[in-house]
Amino acid sequence: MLDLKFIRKNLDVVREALTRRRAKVDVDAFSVLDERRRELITETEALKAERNTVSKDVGLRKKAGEDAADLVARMGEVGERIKALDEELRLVDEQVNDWLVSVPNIPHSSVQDGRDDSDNAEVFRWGKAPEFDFDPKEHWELGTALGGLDFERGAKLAGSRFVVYRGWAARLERALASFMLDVQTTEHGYLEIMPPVIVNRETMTATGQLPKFEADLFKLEGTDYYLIPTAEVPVTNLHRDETLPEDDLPLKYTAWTPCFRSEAGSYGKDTKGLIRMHQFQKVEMVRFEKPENSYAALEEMREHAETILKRLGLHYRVVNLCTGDLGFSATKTYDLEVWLPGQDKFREISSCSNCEDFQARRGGIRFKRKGEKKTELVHTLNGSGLAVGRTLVAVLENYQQADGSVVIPEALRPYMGGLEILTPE
RNA sequence: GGAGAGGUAGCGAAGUCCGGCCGUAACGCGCUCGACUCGAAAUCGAGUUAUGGGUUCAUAGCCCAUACGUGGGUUCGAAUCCCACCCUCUCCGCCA
Repeated sequence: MLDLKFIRKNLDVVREALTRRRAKVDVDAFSVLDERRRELITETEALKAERNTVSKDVGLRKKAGEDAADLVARMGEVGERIKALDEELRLVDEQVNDWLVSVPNIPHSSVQDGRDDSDNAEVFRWGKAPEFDFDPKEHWELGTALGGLDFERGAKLAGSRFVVYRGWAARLERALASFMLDVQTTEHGYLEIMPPVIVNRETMTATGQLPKFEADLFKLEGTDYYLIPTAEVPVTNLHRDETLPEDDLPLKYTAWTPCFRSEAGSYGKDTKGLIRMHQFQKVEMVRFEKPENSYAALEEMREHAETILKRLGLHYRVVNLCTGDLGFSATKTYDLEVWLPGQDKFREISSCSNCEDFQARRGGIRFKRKGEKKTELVHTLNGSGLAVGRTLVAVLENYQQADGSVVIPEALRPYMGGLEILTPE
């Protein structure tokens, strides 16, 4: 959510930002509502001030044994008027709020204009694509042949876009998650969190999933509960409606959770394999930063995500998402795309975003500087470190051998009981 | 799920029966500043909620409004009376 006062004073900036994002929002409608809102506030507050003083007089007169019927009668009318105006204000407030929560964040100046992911800017590449003297297979072939991935039974148990991990695959998934968590907690100073993976409407609203993107979520029927699409949601909400002491910042959290996405509107995309599941696991990083530090923090967090890919020896590239591809809450996002030889392309494996104060404003996440009276909104950031299922995909495809076996990257071996290679029976 | 108790500032807690200078909210703790001290402790003094609107260059000051778990209701006036809901704690039941 953007700041009301900021929008009021910078209508052109907002209009331009929304155009860059290809977002269709009526800025003029806001001006009309905002003006009416302030008129109503001024009017009702004046009446309330009158009522407060006169009501005190009533009390004093009664105490003195005097008659106050005239004042009571007059305030009765004022009360009616206040009631009517309050009701109108409530409606206008609601409209202003509906408008505000549907407006995406303003892109950072370093984000380039563009329509969709084809306009994203490649920042750099790391490593080299492995070379094969045979035709590299896609991960579902490898994983199924090695007996680790069972898509048929996943479909039987739940439906399409669900999978069953068996044996080495289950262990490899767990190994990857442990490895990622260990790196982020012991080397990069993140505090590990295990949050609820079911949250309420308020929580989903603060991080920006609701009200606009309800269709992307799984909701538990007959309740106010939603399954989280990412740990960003519960972890960012950890400090909702809190004012943090300056010394607590920055706060750095990491969480390994299942994530649930309905994938509405992605029919026909990535129907095979692990790339696009209704349920998958992710290790997420979330940071609460002072405004002046948030962009440096974004670079640092991106590097923390990259560390995992480097240690696994996976070729990847970093892209700076263009305005049209940016998420709703983000001002700037780096995607890490890992090389998949089986698919012969780069695929997203991490997304690191700065949301500045957009989520903090929705969620009331503040901090107070030492010696200052006023509170300020923190900046929130989140990044995958990494998507675990997709990392397993990358390991399979990049470390495959001609005979269908897969070498376990060095960094994972301690987590796999020393296992060095996965071989077909 | 059943019974009971409770939700007031950063924390603890008074006020609720009997509505009215009790919300810049008693009292205690913590925190900040100052005094005392070589320094510290102790002691003494002062300060210490947030949001919205107006004014303003100002997110400085000042004025006003709102908020006593949340949402309604009664009333000239609600922390206080009435209704619904949420959460926490204790006991019981169930349970990994």
